[in-house]
Amino acid sequence: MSARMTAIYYRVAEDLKEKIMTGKLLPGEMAPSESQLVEAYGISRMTVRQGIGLLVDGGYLYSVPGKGYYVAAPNLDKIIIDASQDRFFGQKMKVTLKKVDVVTADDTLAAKMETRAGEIILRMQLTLNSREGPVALDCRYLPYRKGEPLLENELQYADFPHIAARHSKVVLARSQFTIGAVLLAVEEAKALETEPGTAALCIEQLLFDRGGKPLGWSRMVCRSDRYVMTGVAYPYAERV
Amino acid sequence: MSARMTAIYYRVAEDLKEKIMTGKLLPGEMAPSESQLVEAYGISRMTVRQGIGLLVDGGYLYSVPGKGYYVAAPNLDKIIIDASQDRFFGQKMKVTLKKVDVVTADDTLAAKMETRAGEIILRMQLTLNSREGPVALDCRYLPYRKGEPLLENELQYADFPHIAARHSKVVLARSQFTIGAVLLAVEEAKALETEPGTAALCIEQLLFDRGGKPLGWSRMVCRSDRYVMTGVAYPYAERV
DNA sequence: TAGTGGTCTAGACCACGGA
DNA sequence: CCGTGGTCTAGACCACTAA
Repeated sequence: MSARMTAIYYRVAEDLKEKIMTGKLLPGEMAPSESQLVEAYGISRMTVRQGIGLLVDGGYLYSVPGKGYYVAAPNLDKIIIDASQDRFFGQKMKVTLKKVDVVTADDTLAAKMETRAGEIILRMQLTLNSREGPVALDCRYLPYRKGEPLLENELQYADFPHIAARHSKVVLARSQFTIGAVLLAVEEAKALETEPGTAALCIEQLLFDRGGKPLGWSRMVCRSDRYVMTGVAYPYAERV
Repeated sequence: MSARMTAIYYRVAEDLKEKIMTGKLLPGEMAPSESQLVEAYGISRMTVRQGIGLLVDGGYLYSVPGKGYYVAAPNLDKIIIDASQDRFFGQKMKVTLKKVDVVTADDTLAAKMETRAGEIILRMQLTLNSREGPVALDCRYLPYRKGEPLLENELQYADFPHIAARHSKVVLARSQFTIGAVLLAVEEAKALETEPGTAALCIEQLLFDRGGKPLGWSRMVCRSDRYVMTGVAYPYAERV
């Protein structure tokens, strides 16, 4: 956070973190109390608290009012996948807009968008390419709004959440992903220059506004020989 | 974080968050300065800073020293997948330990574990079942340590990171996931009670210690008709 | 009762940015 | 120059926990 790492509170946090990371303080054990640290460093309590706050936020410590601070057990339960559009889940990819049209929603599409079957939906079809060739087909759906032409430029270069947010003139609140495996259909395989029946990743993304209403849906199929998703899990939020 | 939501700093944060969420403060705009909030609420600067700190940590605001606080643009780039073992990526699953044995590492396994081919590796094979039947096969590998019998009880109920950490007597630092799509092999399909050539999710997990050394590797194949991974992306870390 | 963390105050000095 | 946020102080009162 701070550019200068020379702050005293920062030093307090580093020292405590070091004790935790080297096993001098084990999960479940009590960390030094605030007053002990005030004493040890010869600084004021608020400064000590600022340092401890970094470790609490980072998941290293948790506090029990009336008792003290305890060392938290590391946990690797949350996988984080970097889905920045320009890097396409960690890899550089060239995005090409193939087609924009409108379709009438069938039952499944209507269910996803929480609208009625027969509703008019805007559809965008994109291809993602790496140097080796086509990697994925992405099909994105937005509610159709007449009199609001979308700029193809934007469609091609902005990521889906941004397009959907601008299209609906709202702020996005949440995005939900579903990741599965499918066999490529004939047309999909053709577009991806491979054989039908090849295994592919299928990544669906549903966008919601603050009211929990769906703003857009996308379905992407990826040649699994050219692309795998990667994610990491860290026990701590690195802040110190 | 705090049990009582009646703290003044908490109120400051809530009020600012409300302004951001309702569009009264737009991304890129400058938030009220600390001194303005001191004035407006009639409280001291440190209390104001505590409130603002919640929003900064939550990703609502960022500070530019010498200038002020700005409203951050919401970003949905980080997908979070809850991989708690007992819920198996969000779904309840019965885990059965099928076999524990030792194998000699072939080239690919040796590469994953960063050891030499021919090295002895401990292998655990598990099956995951839902009410509908078998869902996934999980094969886990740990470096073999003689004289350290693993308790089958633990193997069955503890999650892989915990087993690996205890086995190697270290603290885990990181876990890396690779998610792809594969076609089920004959034996896999048989164990999963389906046909060879069915599409399946393949989730690999590599565990590292603090020195970046691999501590364990697992490969799981999941019937995609019975299981899909789900993840969410939130623009903000909810703290207020 | 003594110790803990949670909240809050009213100051202070600093580095940085912009007019 | 003044306003901004970043750091730090030396107190205070509170609710809670444990002995």
